[in-house]
This record gives sequence, structure tokens and C-alpha cells, in this order.
Amino acid sequence: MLKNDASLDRMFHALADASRRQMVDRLSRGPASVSELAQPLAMSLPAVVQHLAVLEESGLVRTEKVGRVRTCTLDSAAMSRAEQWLSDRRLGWERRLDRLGSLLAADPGGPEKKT
Amino acid sequence: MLKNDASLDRMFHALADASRRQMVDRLSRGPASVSELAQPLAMSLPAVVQHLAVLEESGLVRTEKVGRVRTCTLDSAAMSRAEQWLSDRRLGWERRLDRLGSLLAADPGGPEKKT
DNA sequence: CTGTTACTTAAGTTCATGCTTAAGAATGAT
DNA sequence: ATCATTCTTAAGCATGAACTTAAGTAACAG
Repeated sequence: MLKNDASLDRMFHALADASRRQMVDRLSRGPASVSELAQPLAMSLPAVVQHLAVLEESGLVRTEKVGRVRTCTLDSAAMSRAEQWLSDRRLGWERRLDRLGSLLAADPGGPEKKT
Repeated sequence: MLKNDASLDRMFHALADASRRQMVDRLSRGPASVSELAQPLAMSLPAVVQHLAVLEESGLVRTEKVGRVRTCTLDSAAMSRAEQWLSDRRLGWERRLDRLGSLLAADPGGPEKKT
């Protein structure tokens, strides 16, 4: 789980920036070149390339250079991994709430157990 | 969508740290006090409190102080919002791939359209 | 060969993050 | 009142993140 930790670090960190999320959003509608990704962003090209590097190192985005154009695509499997981490915890929590609700409904007096 | 942006910033940033994710993981199994959250972490209590503040400001965690104990709980609705952002983009991308696959299957010669 | 496009690399600045230790409440138990 | 527990606040420090400008490379067009 420790290697996975570092990977989640990078993915969530990559997503923790509005410009990078905007790039991901753009890529969700189809592949794009670096300049296409840069076009709507109010910053220099090198800055965009740095953001792109963060996304690529996180595994969320893959890129391939053909000629002088680097084309970027989304890696939906990576996104799915981040999603999964969240949903696992959320479902664990919600399952616990449901159980508690059932117990209270079945025994309004309240059970006395450990914790 | 701009206010939502700042909220996603905070949530993904909160999740981009292994210690904070460990705290979330712990909370997914039920509420906990600050010291309970701190116990498995190799850092000072004030450091844990700082992490907790990040989680709370992100909306992922809610806390309430009773007596001298602050009890922390997960906010599954907030987790769901982060999850949703990811799944929206991922599904957009996958839908696009499916469409492309169908087109190629239906017309192996390849269609010529505006991107 | 010359110039334009599309990116790359390098260097430097500014600000935020993630700790630390030390000291200060506030609550509850004796 | 005294003392321990549980958290809080403050201050400081080391590191890294997010830009910038300037200059460099590589592909392609004329």
C-alpha cells in the first residue's frame, strides 16, 4: 500500500489545481496538443508545460510526441483509481451509518456495546 | 463554477497527503477524537491538528468539541462531490472512446468529419 | 537556407506547506 | 485547590510549488 500511497499523492496533488483540472476537463472531450491546452489558460507556455508534467507524472495524462506536436490524452484507468479510493471510504462510512440506523430502529432503547 | 473550483482545490489538496488520507481512512470506520487520529501518525499533535484543519476547511471532515474532546466525522457528501468530478470527466472520455469504436466498426474505411 | 511553429530547458523569484518546539487554555478527576 | 489530560496557539524554519523571462532545439514550409 505504500507505493500506491505515493501514486495517490501525485494524482490528488495533480487535481488540486484549477488550471490542471481545466486541462483534464479539456482532455475529457478528446486529445489535444500542448498549445491547445494552453490556449484558454492565462499563463505562459512553460508554465502550462510544467502543469502538464505534473499531470503526466501522476499518470492521469499520457502524451506522445509526433513531429513537433505533443498530443495529450487522458488515462481513464488512473482517474478510476482515484475515484475508487474515495468511493471505498465513502461507502465504508455510509455502510456504517446504515448499520447504526438499523440498530436504532430495531432497539430504540439503545444497545450497549464496545465503542 | 468558480466557487466550486476553490472547493475542489481544497478537497483534492486535502487528499494529496498520505497522513491526511490515513486520517480519512480512519474516520471511514467511525468517528474519532484528535488524539485517536494522531495515534498512528509519526508526528507531533500540533502537526496533526494542522492536517485536521486542512481536512475541515475542505469540507471532507466535520468536527465538534464536547468537553475537552473534539470528535471528528467524515462528510460523505463532500467526498461524493470530488468523486463526481472525476467520474464526470472519466465517463465523458470513455463515452467518446465508445463512440469512436462504434464508428470504426461500422465504417472501417474511416469517416471524414470535423474533429 | 531562412523563417515560423511548437515545444523545451534553465534560472530565478515569490509564496505556501509541513513540520518543529514551547507555552497557553479549558475540562475533568482527586 | 491541584494535577493530568486534551487540545490550542504562536513562532520559526526548511523545502517545494507555481510562476516568470530568456534563450535553445527540432520539425516543417517556402
